[in-house]
Amino acid sequence: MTRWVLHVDLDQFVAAVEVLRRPELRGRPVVVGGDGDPTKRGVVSTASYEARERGVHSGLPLRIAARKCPEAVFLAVDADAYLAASEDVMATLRGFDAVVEVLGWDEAFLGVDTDDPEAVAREIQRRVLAATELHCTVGIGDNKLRAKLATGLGKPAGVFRLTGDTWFAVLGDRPTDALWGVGSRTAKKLAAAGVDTVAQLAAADPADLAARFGPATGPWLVRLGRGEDHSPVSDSPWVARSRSRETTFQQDLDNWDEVRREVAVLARRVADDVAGEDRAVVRVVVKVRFAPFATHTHGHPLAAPTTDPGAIEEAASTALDGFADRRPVRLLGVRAEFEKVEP
DNA sequence: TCTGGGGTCCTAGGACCC
DNA sequence: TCTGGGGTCCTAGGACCC
Repeated sequence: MTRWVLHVDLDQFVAAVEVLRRPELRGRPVVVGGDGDPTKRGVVSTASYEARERGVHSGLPLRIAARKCPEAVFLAVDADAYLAASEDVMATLRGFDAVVEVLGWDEAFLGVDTDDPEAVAREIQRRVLAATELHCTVGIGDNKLRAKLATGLGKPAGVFRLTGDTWFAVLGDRPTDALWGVGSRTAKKLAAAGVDTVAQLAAADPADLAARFGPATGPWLVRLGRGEDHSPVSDSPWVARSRSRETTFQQDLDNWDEVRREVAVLARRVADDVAGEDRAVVRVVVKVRFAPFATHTHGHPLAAPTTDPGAIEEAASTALDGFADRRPVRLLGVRAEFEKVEP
């Protein structure tokens, strides 16, 4: 038997959950994002395939989505509903003889010992569909990176296998941002260094990229280009490093007294979130996004680790004092960082 | 035409210490 | 006029992901 990694990814998960409880939406372009009002500030969380055909995709501002696809049905994000559906999916996956690592609402890695990973993949699709009426794609790989990328090649509702033997044939000529971990910024910087494709990245000199991207990131990028990944599939419970709350205001705040009040509101929400944890907060960070989208942060350490709401609010207020600028504000955020736990 | 919310990890620079 | 070499910790910013 061979150890395989299977990456399970639900197809258009959020939109699919909405269609399940409103069957009349099936076949129509559905866009989920913000509070469902496309005239407000917000972006698309998920678009159904019908909406994607009209150029609507995750991250697109809602106002632009409405212009591209005025006939779409716009729905508010209902996190509780997606979490409930997600838990049904993950419970189904845990019914397999596998190590299950949950990645988010709609994704998981399974470490499976089998000689027929395609058969396991199809059985996963069958059981998830039977339990939740949701379709998923399964990527099969000899590590997590390859399994994850295989999923994108199997969409929708398919099964795709990607291993070291097929890596370059399948991905070698693709642009570097096809890789999991390379975004537009890094792709552009790589292009400036003469690296445009996955195959070129694989052949790049790790020391050269270390000089350009840093001592850890440079060599990691080369490994990424080769499809190398030794990280284990792990089912150990998630330990959060921080908890945060942030708000984008419909109208920019230009009164600093109001800014200070809103930071206090966010700090109390974070304190509420943290109250249930058995770990103390050591630092509070305030984020300010000014009107032309320039984002800055300032932090303040707590005198002693605590979950006391008063101390968290006071630290947030002190952190806010680090901002000298009084330009109009479009977003405020407060983040609480936990003390580190030794592994 | 603007660009959410909740996270993680890495980097560079300065402070500080021996 | 010249002013070491590490190491560690802290901070703000950048990039990425779902």
